[in-house]
Formats: sequence, C-alpha cells, structure tokens
Amino acid sequence: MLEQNRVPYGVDKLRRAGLRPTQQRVALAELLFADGDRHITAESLYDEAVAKGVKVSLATVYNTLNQFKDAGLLREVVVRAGKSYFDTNTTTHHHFFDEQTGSIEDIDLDVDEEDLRELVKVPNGKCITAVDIVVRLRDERV
Amino acid sequence: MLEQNRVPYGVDKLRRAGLRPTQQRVALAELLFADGDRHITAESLYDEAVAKGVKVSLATVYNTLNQFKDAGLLREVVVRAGKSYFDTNTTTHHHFFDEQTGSIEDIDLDVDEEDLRELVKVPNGKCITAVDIVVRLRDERV
DNA sequence: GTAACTGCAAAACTTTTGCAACCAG
DNA sequence: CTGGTTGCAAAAGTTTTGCAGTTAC
Repeated sequence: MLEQNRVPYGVDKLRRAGLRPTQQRVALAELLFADGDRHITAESLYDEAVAKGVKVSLATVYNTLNQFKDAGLLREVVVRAGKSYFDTNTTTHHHFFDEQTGSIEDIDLDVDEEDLRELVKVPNGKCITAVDIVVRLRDERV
Repeated sequence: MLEQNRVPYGVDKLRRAGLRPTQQRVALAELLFADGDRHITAESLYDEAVAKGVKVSLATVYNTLNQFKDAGLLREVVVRAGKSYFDTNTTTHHHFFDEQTGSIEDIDLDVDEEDLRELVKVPNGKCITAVDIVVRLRDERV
C-alpha cells in the first residue's frame, strides 16, 4: 500500500504521451511538471537534475526535451538566437523576455488570438501553426 | 565627372553611422541596402558576397552584421533557435516565418503598437524595448 | 529476449575571439 | 604613420549523433 504512493506522478503522463517511462524521463518530468509553469533551458534543467542527484547526461536532457516537445508536453519559446527555451505551459499565451537577465515570464495579455489571425493575410497554400508575441524588456533608465 | 558616379551608395550611410567605410563594409552594405527590404543570415550574405566576387571572410560578415545592428542599420529578427536573422527594414513591423523553408516575410499587419503596449502590464522597473510578433507558417495540408 | 533508451564522446553548427597583417585617413 | 579593420584559424557555445551498453516490458 505504501509502495503505491511512490509511483511518480510523471509515469502516467509519459505513457499517455506514448513515451516509455524510463528513469531519466520520469525524473525530468518530475522536475518539469511537479509545480506549476516553468521556463527552462537544457542547461538549466541539467544543472537542476544534477543538483538533485538525478543520474542523467546533458545529451539525454536535450533529447528528452525534444521528445517532450514532439509529444506535446512542452512548447518551445524562441526569444534568443542561439539558445532554446522550453515552457511547460503548452496553452496559447505570450512572453516577456528580459534581455539583460535572459529570463522569461508569461504575459497576462488579453489579445484575442482569433482577431489577430484574421488581421493577417496568410500566403496562399500556407496555414498558421502559431502566433508568438514576445515583449522585450530592459531596466528602466532612472 | 564620370568618376564621381562610382562612389558607392553605401559610403555615406556608413559614415553617418560612424563606421569607417572599408572595402568589406561598403561591399556588404551595397548587397544589403541596394534594393528594398531584405532578410538575411550571416551565411546567406557570405554566400552572396562570395558569389559576386567580394573578398570577405565569414567572420567579418558576422562582425559586420553585428556592427550594423549596433549602429541601427539593421534589426535582428529572432524566429529560430540557433540561427540569427537580420532585417534591413528597421521600422516597427512583424514577420511570417515559414518553418519548413526557413524563410521570413514581412507581415502586412495593422496592429496598433501603442494599443498592444497598453494592454501589457510591464513589470516594475522595466520598460519595453520591442514587441515582436511572429506568425509561424507551414504548408496547408491538402 | 528484444526493442527502445541512455551515456559518453565525438561531431556538427553557429558565432566569437586573438593576433598578425593590412588599409583608410 | 597609426589606429581601426580584416582574415584566418582557433576557440567557444549549443545541440545532435553514433554506437556500445543498459533497461523496460
């Protein structure tokens, strides 16, 4: 009975996504999805995993993040050339990006996605996969 | 008289931007600004320069693009992790990004920038440097 | 048992940097 | 001349890949 409570929360989530719940994937899923929305990079998640004693390699973190993204568990946020960010919130929303600290925050923005899509004249034969809004920030000069 | 017409268009532009009009900068400026708005990467501009017989190294193309950006002659467009795009149109506007071909197009989008800025609750002590909208495209499935 | 997955190291790619040679003013 | 600029190669940073060994089922 006690043992059952040890089954990590992430296992079901992985199975549902069609991913075999291996040690590394379960551990990373726990880190990612345990509490609320998170914005991470491969490097930051790897550091976190190592700090918590999870045995995983950086290459596996990269691979796992891409697998999670392909499975729809994560969303990639493109805010900076040369670095990949991932967001555990896969619903439609937008981001602040602090250019000085490199940190990402969700925007509490009430833009009607449908309105925006209708304003745009999509090229023939193409369809929209996503509309991303990034509001770039820096310190207010005093 | 005839000789005067040979002075490349880019020289003045560079001087005004505080950049010494060297051979490579002038040649790259000609490629970039000669005809209308362009979206390029370091690699694509380097290939183009080499194809036209311009003597320049890839490192110099990278350095030059960053100098032009810092001088306000170019704007960086972040649409894909791991690759830097630049836009010769430095006015406020937004972009289509074709995820399959990697090509960028300007959007004919009539979003009131001020409206958007007012909708967003900017964190304390921060100010907005830019609002970027990227509409991601792929082929319509038939 | 076996196919899927991981770890490691190496490779691939993009971008930056150090420094001797070069060139614009 | 002289300092800013360039070219080259090397380094740095991020991400992917190949393959032998391991693991989930």
